[in-house]
Amino acid sequence: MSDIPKNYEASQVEDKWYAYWMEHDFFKSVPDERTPYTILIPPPNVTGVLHMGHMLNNTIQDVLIRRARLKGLNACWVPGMDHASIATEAKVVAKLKAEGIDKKSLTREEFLAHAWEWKEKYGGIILEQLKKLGASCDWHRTKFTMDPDMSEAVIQVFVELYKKGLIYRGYRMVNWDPEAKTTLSDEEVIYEERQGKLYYISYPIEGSDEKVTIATTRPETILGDTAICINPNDERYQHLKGKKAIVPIANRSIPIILDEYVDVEFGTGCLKVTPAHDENDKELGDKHGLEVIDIFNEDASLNAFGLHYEGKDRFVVRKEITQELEEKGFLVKVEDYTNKVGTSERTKAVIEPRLSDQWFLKMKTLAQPALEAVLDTEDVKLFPKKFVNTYRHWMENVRDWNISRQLWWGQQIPAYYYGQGREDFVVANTKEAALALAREASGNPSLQASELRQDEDVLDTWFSSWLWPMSVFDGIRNPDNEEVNYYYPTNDLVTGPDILFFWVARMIIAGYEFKGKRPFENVYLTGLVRDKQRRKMSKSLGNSPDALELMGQYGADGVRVGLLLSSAAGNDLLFDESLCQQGKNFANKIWNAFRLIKGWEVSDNIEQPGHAAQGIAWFEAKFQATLAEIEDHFSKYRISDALMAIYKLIWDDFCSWLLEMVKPAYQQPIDAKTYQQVIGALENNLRLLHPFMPFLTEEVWQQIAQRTPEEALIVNRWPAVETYDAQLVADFEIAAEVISGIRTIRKEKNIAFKDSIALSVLRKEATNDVFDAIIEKLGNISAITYVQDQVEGALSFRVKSNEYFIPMEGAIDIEAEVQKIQEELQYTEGFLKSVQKKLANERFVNNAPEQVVSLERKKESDAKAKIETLRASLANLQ
RNA sequence: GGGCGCGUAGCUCAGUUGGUUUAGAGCACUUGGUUUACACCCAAGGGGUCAGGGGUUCGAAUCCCUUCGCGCCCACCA
Repeated sequence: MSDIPKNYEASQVEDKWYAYWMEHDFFKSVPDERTPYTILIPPPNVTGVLHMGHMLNNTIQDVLIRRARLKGLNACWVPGMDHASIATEAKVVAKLKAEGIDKKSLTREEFLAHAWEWKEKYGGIILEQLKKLGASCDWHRTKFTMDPDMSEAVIQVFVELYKKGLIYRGYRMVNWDPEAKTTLSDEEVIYEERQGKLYYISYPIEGSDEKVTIATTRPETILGDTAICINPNDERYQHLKGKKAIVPIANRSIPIILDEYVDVEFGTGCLKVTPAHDENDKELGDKHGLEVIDIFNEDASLNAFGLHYEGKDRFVVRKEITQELEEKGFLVKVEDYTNKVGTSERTKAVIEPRLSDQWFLKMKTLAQPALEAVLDTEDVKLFPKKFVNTYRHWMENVRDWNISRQLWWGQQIPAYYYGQGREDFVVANTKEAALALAREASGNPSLQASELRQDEDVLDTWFSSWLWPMSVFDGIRNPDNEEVNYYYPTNDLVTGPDILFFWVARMIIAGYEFKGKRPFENVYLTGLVRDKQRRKMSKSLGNSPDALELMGQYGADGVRVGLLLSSAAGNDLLFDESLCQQGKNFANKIWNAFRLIKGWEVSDNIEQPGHAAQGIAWFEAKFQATLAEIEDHFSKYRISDALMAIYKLIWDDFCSWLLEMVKPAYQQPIDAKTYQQVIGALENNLRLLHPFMPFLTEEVWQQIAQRTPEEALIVNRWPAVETYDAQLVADFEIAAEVISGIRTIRKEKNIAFKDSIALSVLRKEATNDVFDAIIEKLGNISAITYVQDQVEGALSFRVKSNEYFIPMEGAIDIEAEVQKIQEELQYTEGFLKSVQKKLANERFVNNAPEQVVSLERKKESDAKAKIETLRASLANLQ
């Protein structure tokens, strides 16, 4: 035993086994005659580094994929990365800036060259980190959403949808991120409650001394005002009909229009209308034919319409213009006001509504099959179910998707302009095809390729990742290939609820649209990882532990266990390092169990003792009972419950009970049969635990015996479900209670374990005595005697209606014994009373199912028997 | 403003269509332990009027109503 270290050192074995698995290509999958089991990784951003959310996510995926592999399925986990246009472009721009290079000074090609260079150098760190975690992805299949074939698929899909009339170009009010200088989809805007001000500003009425006061949260936009709007039913302002107002500072004359849109109750009941900078104002403007004055540059500084504020940032102008308005007597008052401000999901910048030409995808009809798949047919199932409602709400109210972004990093929109008109463009996969179309469309057969200008914008990143389940198998460009036919639809998707709309819903849409089939069957939505104060873990808060350090400290296995233990599906996970400690302790526990077994001297000359045979028989039954439970948990994606079941099986049943049962006396050998059976039991435990703690289990597995690569645990077999003796499991529970009773008395009376004691049993219930030898061993009982009467001068305890006596030398504290029994009696009588109350109720007896009634009767007779036992004991003592 | 969900031991959570002892688990806690696998351990133990109130039922943590507290999603009120 001395050659096996006392403590398990994860850091010394984890890299070794990962390398071994890689070396033997155990993660690799190619289509064959087996049933496939496929998971696609939610591709992390190429800029990303491993954080707790990824760890949780990928641990779950690895558990599922390793279990599938053990079950003999052709397990395929496809890894990859997302090009993340906004985030990556921001990183590259920042890096260039630090080097003194301004993006504006570069051509598109030059910038992209820098971006690719950056990607090759820094991208994909996260995939290396996932290997540390033990992720058994098929790395041969690693995909990047901007790989040439992936981009080609995206362009093909764009062209197809355009041809179907589902993609259109429109001049719309969109969400503008002045930081990234691009538009965002509605989903990328996060509304935050902010403490702001409501400014009351008076506008002179043209040709009079009168004034009209409006309320606004954005005084800087008055320079873009093109009307004042009042409700036609508002009696206060009837006299203003048809008049004009003067915009302060700008001194422009604007009409006063009437529209019922205006809420009479809010503010002053007068609304300033700025069609260029507010969605509703835009609608009002369209309706009333108002002028549109855009006062901002693309970085949200003011342009020439901003007059003397030109070049200044919108928030600076807000302060300065307020002051100017006050000085000039236009500012009536300022109130505190909280409102929701849209911010960019990516850059956190405050969103500016902005009018511009953008590309949109019509969603309504596309969404229909995806809605039905989740709601009606359950072709796609969400776990936990509560997200179905959220999904439905979004899908039923889905709006057209703004798919263009004013960036360079991404798939460039395949629209080619041949003229100056807004509609002078064609859409095609290649420039050559576009040229042919353009010649036709323009009626100019001599149009040259050099005269075509491709749209400057790229597509939203999600417009490529929504194809992920198909494009990783080349299922868009080559829809009938062997790979996609074999692996698609995939099985499980594991991701966070925060991208349910961004990604999950859109993948389902794409699956039905382009493949006519669901992309995956089950969606497991994990919770968000939060810290102990329930704050979301984030880089900016600095409350996220370093993933690699954590694994260094507790081992990847320890961290995996720590994350899984408290993460019910869809519930946020309150991350606590002590859970990783628990995982590490568990690894050490198993390690030491192995150490114990390995240390035994095995003898072929000893018969298997009865208690060992009985212990093994019990454990085999218990193992099967637990296995059934685990299968049930997995079928419901209750991963943490499955792990807990294994945890208890190994720690309590295997270590605390079985090993103690079969353990030979000090320096005595163990019989060969028991040894083999215990090894067999340990191996079964390792098979169950492997998906959760792959490194530790492989290490122990390989130390148990010399194994060929084919015999490695990772490619071994998950234990088969078999029928088992449930009665044996139940009988042992009683025996365990007896042992516990003995230990309690030992503790109360300070009887050391090494001093053996006698046990007498007054049996009223026909309990099984097959565990008597085990009771003797674990209780250090010299002999069990069955008696007919109460034993004098002994301490007692009861299990069911049987009474157990431990004779004591010297005086027994009668009073304490009496009190103990009286407490038990009181409880049991109370219990009996509640049962009898039920049984006395005719309606219960008549209405409740037979099973329930007979159970109650059983409870009644058990309680009565126990009360009898307790009364007899009392009588005997007094 | 609309929708969804949740409040069960100190903490994190189970409790499946109402009936399996007068509610369970893990951790934490208390007490005892130099039993040679493990103190990263062993054993024993304490702890909850299932958020409050009302109702349905033979029976409610579980179903309905209501109050309070919390979370999430959606929505353009300046």
